[in-house]
Amino acid sequence: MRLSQLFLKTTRDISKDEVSKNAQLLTKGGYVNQLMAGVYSYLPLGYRVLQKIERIICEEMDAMGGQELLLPALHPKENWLATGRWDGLDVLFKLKGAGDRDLALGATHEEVVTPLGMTVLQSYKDFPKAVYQIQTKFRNEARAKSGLLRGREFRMKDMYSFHTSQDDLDAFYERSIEAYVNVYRRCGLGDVTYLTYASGGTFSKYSHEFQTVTDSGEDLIYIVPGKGRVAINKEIIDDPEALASILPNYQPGDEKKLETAKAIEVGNIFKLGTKYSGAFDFEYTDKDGSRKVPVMGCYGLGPSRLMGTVAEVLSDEHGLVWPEEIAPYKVGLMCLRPGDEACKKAADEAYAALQKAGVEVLYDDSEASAGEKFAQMDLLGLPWQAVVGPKSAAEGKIEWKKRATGEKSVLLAGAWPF
RNA sequence: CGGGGCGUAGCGCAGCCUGGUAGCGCGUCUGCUUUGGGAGCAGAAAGUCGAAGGUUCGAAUCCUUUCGCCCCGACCA
Repeated sequence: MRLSQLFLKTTRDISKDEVSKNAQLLTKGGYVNQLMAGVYSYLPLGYRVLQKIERIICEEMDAMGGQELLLPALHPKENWLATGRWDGLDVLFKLKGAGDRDLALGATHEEVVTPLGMTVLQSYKDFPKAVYQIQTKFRNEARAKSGLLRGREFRMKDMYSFHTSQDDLDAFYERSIEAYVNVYRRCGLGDVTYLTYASGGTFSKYSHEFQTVTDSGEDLIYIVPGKGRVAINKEIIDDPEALASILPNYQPGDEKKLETAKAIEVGNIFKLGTKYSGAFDFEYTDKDGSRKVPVMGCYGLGPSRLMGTVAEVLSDEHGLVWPEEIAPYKVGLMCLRPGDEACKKAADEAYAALQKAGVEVLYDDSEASAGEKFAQMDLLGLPWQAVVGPKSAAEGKIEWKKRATGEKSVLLAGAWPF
């Protein structure tokens, strides 16, 4: 893509009262644009990042046996009355449809996927099954904040699994942890993302959150020593019984010695048991002909929040720093002097060669000054920068810079550092 | 939902206290000069001053109401 053709305008100044780093950088870089509090447009660069994150999530969900589908965002009141959440979920958006009918916008989808599951899963032979979707969720948060981290409209992957036994649910749940770890690793957050024990609700001892450590996080986690990236959230730090089963050789008071860290919740998995299947009288026929209620699990992960977290955690003083798998383009190619024929020719050729090799490249063919191009490309945060100036063009060379490390190398045109 | 701050050109801001019909920077457009870390000069276009009501000869400015944005708190399958 030529920069001159791209729907993009980066900016140097944004409002001084926007303090959230992810919102600052993503707005300055032209990745997103705020429409209202907690609601953002994803511009072409930003949407490419979002789609790459979503593709990674899909691949990992597919790999563990999830099947993608798409549920409605518009729901009838009756489904939410059935679970008690029409009045019980305070962030539920409610609206009136034709004929004055009460409707809700999807804040989560147990109310839709459970009755849907009933229509397909009728015999023990139909189990287990897991379906997932990625779609826009709506939550009427009292206070939207922190850029992409807490919006009223946001992208969410939600998977729901159906099982005939607790053991089967448990096994699937463990596999989902591996899949989630893969997602965070591929998005560049593997080293700072912790599997975090959280309270489990009615049907299990624990649920789990995935927490990415950063000073801008809103949650506080307590890091479990000697277990890799495992932590405990503050909900259960006061529960001695729970602590004893998580911390080896736990003695009362040990929790006070745990190292703490601020973190962003980037995922949440739950064992739902029969909470929703029960609410909808979801029964299947077992081997012996008896009617039984399946157990369910749900597995949430927000791509837009993950994108904001990456912007927050991996950026530096010059701008964004995208990991290669989710960068909007792999290479930012700059022609420093498009007015110089030899320089322009060398850059055009490099652009063509990269494209021919299937490398995603953003080509700054604009008339802007060299300094402006460097600064803008640093802000955009593509993993590799390739510079063609009049001097290097004359020598048949291209200067490369790795954005994350600043490491530079000069290579003959046609040779690439990756 | 409680508290605080702020709404003035596409974006970022000054002007408001002490009323007299609006200015700066960035960006945009034209021309010339520049060209390796957000270039210089000259010129130009662009604003119902968030909205409504009130006070006044006259309101961006004072008063009332209202909407929005940001922050703190509460909340957060």
